[in-house]
Amino acid sequence: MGRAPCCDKATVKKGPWSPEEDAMLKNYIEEHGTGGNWIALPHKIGLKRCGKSCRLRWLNYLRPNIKHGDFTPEEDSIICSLYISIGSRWSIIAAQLPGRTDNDVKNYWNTKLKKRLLGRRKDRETHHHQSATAAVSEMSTDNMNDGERALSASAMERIQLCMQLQELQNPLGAHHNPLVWPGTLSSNSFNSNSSNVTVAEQGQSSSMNEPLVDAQLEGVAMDGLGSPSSAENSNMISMEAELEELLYGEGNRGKAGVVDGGAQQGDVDWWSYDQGKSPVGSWDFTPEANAVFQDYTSVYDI
DNA sequence: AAGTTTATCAACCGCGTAACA
DNA sequence: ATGTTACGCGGTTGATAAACT
Repeated sequence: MGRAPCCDKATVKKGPWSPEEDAMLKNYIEEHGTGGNWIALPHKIGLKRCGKSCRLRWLNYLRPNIKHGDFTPEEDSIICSLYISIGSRWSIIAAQLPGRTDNDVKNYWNTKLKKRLLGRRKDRETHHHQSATAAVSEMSTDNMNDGERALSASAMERIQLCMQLQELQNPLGAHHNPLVWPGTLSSNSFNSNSSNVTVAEQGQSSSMNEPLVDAQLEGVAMDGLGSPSSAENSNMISMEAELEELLYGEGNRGKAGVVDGGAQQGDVDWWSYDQGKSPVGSWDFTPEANAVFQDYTSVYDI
């Protein structure tokens, strides 16, 4: 027994929207609003569409101030840092990018950003730290039961990206040190506070960043484990540069740095500490992060 | 020029959950 | 407290375009 369908599949039209349908939906919503009931909406308008389809079309395409294509380097950076920090919470990530939809961000990550990051990682891998990654891939297939194999791709990607960044930070040490999951060591070199993103406070937010979203981000903010040392802060700056390099390649450092108004990327501070509040220097140990960490420890038997 | 592969993105599907009766 | 309904989300699919052979 599956769940009851939300609409009558036989009478509902599927596939691409025609300009006429777009116009009908747009005009109606602009005039009357959604009425708080997407299921009833298509009937009111006379559209042979599922309510969910109408909602999606409105949110992803017809809604005012939607931006399509051409993600900026700043947006790339925000997506990467948030993805590494909170995973595939696309709606939360998109909320930090005015005019972007979760679908857009998700597609962009899956088709471009992920490849750019992981692709460059491949290029840069050298045998002196291949053992670590080889161990990961070996463990990820051979000694896993189905449940373990089901370790989310998201978690795996985050692990890979963490490793990549750690290796960049400390290419020689990576081989000798056990894989350092953020938060497992107090003197962790990867003390990203990226989930404590303060984009909204940095003037990059918009009306899209409703309190709910801020609250959600608050929810994934880490508990503080003390102030970062100046060395840690310089690590943050270095990390920021490394990610930039991953995204844009060597020789293109700083491409992401200039934002509107001439501010520098550092001002956005997306990798860094929230300077307006008491700084914290830990990885996010939220339930989500803990879940990923537990996946990680169960698979890799730390 | 034709066929094949790869990349992109809009749209769909189903699940979890909040809201409500 | 329980059941039902609708919403919102993330994963996936499918159509189309672009690139390649």
